[in-house]
Amino acid sequence: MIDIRELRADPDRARTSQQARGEDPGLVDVVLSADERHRAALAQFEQARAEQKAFGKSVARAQGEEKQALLAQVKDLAGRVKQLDAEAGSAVEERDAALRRIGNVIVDGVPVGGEDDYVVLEEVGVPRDFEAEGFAPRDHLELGELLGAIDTVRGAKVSGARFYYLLGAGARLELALMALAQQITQEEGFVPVVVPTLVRPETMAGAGFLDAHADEVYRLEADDLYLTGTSEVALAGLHADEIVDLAAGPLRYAATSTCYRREAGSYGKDTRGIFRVHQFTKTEMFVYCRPEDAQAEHANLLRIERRVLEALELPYRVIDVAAGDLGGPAARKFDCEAWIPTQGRYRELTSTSNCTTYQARRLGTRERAEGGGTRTVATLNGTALTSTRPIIALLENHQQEDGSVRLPEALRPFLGGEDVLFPVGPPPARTV
RNA sequence: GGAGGCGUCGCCUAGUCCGGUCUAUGGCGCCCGCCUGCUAAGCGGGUUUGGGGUUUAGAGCCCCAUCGAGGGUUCAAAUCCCUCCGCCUCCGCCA
Repeated sequence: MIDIRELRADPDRARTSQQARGEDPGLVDVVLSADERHRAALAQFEQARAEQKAFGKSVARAQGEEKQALLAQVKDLAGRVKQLDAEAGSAVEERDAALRRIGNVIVDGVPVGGEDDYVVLEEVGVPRDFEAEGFAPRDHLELGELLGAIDTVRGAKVSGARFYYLLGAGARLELALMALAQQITQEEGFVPVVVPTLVRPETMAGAGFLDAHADEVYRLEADDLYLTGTSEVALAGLHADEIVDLAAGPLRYAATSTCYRREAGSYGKDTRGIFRVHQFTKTEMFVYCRPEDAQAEHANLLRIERRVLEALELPYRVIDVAAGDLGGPAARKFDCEAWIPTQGRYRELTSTSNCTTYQARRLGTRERAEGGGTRTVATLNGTALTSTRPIIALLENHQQEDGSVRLPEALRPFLGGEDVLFPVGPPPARTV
C-alpha cells in the first residue's frame, strides 16, 4: 500500500501513476475524502475520550451520592465516545480499502501502457539458425521424451493437466539448475533460506497476492492456509512487524522452494509440455534495503539474473515492463526472456521487481530513522532460476540433430561432469 | 487428538486473585549530561510503537491508542468474559 502522507502531500503523482497503469485515478480522491472524514471524526473521538477519562478519575475519587450523580452524568458521554469511535473506524476502513486498490507509484521512466507496450532494453546472444544448420529443431517435449526426461502423460494421470514428471536427466537438470542458482546467489552475498510454502492469510495479503490475483492461489480450506506461488511470499513475511537493522547494508536472501499456481484464466494457453504448469521449483532472490538504495539494488538483481542466463549460454533479451503490466506492488519490473526456437520468440524466464516501500508498509517492516522514529524499508525480488522454463530453453537451444543436448559448461559440475545428454529408450513399461 | 500453564513498552520483572491516582513497578542494557589523568564506578536525566493536533517546516508541546491479536461486559479493563495466535508441560498417537 502506498504512503497516505505522500498521497496527501502530492496527490497528482499518484494520479499520474494510476493513469500510466491504465487504472482509475479517481481512487486518489476517494482516499483523500475518506481521509478528511477520518481525521475529523478522530479529533472528535479523541476529545470525547479525554473528557471521559477525566470523568473516570473523579468517579474513582467520589463516594456515595456524589458518585451516583457523576455516574449518571457520564453515562451518555460513554455512548457518544462509542459512536464517535465507530465513525472514525469506518472512515479509516473506507480510506484503507481504497488505498489498497491503488497500485504502487511507478518509477520515472517506466513505459506507459499495457502488456504490449514494454520497451526492449537489450538483446544478448544470437538465436541459432537451424535452417542453416540443416535440421528442424525439436520442441522441448519431444526432446524431453527422447531423453527420458519429461513425462506429461503420467503427470496428468496422477495429478491432472499441467502436472508432469521429471525423470532421469530431467530430474538431474532441475537439481543442477537450483544448485547453480544457489551457488551464484551465495557468491553474490545472498543468505540461503529454506522457507515455509504454506502461509497464513495475513502473510499472503501482506505480500500482495490476494488483491488482483487471488484466484491464482491455492487455498487449503480446512486449515485456512495458502500454498505459495513463490518463496517471495515467505521471504516478505520473514521480517513482518519487525524493525530491521540495515546499517551494515541491505538484507539479501535466496530461497529455493516449490511454487504452486492455479493458472486460472490461462485455459488453452501454453498447453503443450511444461511451459505453464501448476507446480515448479524456483530459486528466488529477495532484498530489504533503504528506499534510496532500491534502484541500485534493482539494477544488481537484474545483473545477477543476466549472469545466470549467460552461464546457461542462452540467447535472451531484457524488457522494461510497461506500467499496466506491473501488478500492484511493483514500481518497476524487468523481465529476462530467453529465445525459444520452436516458438520463434522470446519467453519470460526470470523477472525482477522493485516494490519500493509498497510491500513493506503493509507488512510493517521498518528500520530506525536517522532523526529518531522509524521508516518503512524497500523490498525487491528477482528470479535467480526456475526449473521448468530454463529446462525448456536449454533443451531447445542446445539440441543437436540426433536429439542429444549439449550442456553449458557452468552446469556440468552439477551433472557429474557430463557435457551432453543423450536420448534413451522409451521409459520402462509399467509393471503391475 | 486430550489436559493444564503462560504471553507486560530491547531483555528480565512487579501488577492480574478482589476493575478506579497504573499517568504500568524495579533491575539490566542502551543514549545524553555531570564528575573524573583515561576507563570503570558514582550521580542526574532519557529510553515501546502507531496516530491526530499545533507548526511554513523541523524541534518542542498537547491529546488518543497500545500490557500477544480481535471482540464483549462496564461510567471505567493489563486486571472480568469470549474467540483466535504463539510458547511451555504432561498424556495419547506417529516417527
